[in-house]
Amino acid sequence: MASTPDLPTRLLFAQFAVVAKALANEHRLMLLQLLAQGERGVETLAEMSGLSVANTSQHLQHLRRTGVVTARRQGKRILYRLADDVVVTLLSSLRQVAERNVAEVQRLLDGYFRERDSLEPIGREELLKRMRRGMITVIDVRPAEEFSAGHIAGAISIPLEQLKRRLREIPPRREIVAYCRGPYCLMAYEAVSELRRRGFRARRLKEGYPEWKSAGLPVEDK
Amino acid sequence: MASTPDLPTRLLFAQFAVVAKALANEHRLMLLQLLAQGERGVETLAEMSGLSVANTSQHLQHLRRTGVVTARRQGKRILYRLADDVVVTLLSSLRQVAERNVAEVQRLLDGYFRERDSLEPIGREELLKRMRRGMITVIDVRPAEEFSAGHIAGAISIPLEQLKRRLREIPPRREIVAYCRGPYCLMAYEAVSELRRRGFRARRLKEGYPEWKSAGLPVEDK
DNA sequence: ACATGATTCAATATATCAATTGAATGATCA
DNA sequence: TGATCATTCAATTGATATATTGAATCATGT
Repeated sequence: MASTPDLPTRLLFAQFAVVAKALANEHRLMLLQLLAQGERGVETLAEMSGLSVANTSQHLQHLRRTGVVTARRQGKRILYRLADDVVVTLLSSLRQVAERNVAEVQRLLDGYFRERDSLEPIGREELLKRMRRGMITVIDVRPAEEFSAGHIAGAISIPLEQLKRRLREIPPRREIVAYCRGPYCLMAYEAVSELRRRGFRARRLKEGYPEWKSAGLPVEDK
Repeated sequence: MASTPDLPTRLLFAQFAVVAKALANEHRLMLLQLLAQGERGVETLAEMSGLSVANTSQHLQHLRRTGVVTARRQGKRILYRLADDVVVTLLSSLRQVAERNVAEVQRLLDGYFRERDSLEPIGREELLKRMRRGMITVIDVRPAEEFSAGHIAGAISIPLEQLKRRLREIPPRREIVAYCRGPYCLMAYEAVSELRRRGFRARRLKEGYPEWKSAGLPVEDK
């Protein structure tokens, strides 16, 4: 009885599908997560993602054509970035749906993550409140160049791979919060686990830098 | 220099991609938008979307396998629904990205929508405030069965196709707000345009019923 | 102007996805 | 129990997406 949808509605859905298709690939999602940290060149992204340069370039162009990322030229390299903060929201709700609904992800989370972090992670608002009271040491465990591209205001940079030899820089009695790229980035888990082994009181920030920035909370960037 | 991502991270992205792929199809997006109205059977969805029953069934199963929708049996039919309210958020941010970034969508919006509605649409909060003061008549212009599956609390049902012959039911001096399925559903545009031609003071609700419900605002449903 | 280095393009082979058809389930009602 | 109806399955065909390779651009610095 109901009629088939009219033309403009169909065109509109076709356009939404174009954007969804841009996200519908493991490697592009990974590139987007990397871009959520800040602007990056093609070769850097290729290295970080483990893809060939040509392949990375093609994925990035796909993302650009669909308006998910933008690019600008700087000297002889082309820097890509997310087109819009809404993209962070989009990725985040994608994650939530996967997390809440997909049995396979549940299994992965249970097996790989939960056992590493029995303590509850701390939320954004809670962390902000405690930082304002000076009660907490916040550690950014991402690689140094990601830190310098932008980080939570007041955080100190201790990349994961330097953590063991820089433990003495960390005040011993204060509570520590570690964060990295996002809720499924493993670096903060590793850091918390290591710090606890050494007797520190460490927790993980539930979200990562992209979510923090996207929520409008205080950052320091270039 | 940076290493290629470790295995669990890759598996996780692969799982996110599975969810994204479920959305990466024009017809599945349309089915999801229809399901955002409420539970529906396969045949109904096939009719509303203009797809064959078998094709609709396969798309729905795809969506179910990926955890985006769930199904339950009722008598001899199977009713599908969105698995989770987060799915509404996901669809909504997908829309926002498309709207803000894709040139083609801009063109469509400009050509088809803008000219139909020069007055600003009214937002959710604003509408709620005015409804509480009794200042406004809210009309649901979706088909009657969508209205009865769930609607904004206090709205009256006048399906678009009955609007012309039911004008006398509408209080003449009060401001009218019409809504339908969402920001890109055309029915509310048509209704507003028709009402204005007849001398009513009519505006469009910026969002549709799914967004209203998802925001936790008052509804009446079965 | 030319060599360099970063990025993109073009062409190919492989893999995955979508719509259609007709047959097979599985719950209901007579 | 058997007929009926809604839904799903299986197999096919045509279309689309992906990774790889090697060549082509295009701004820069000499």
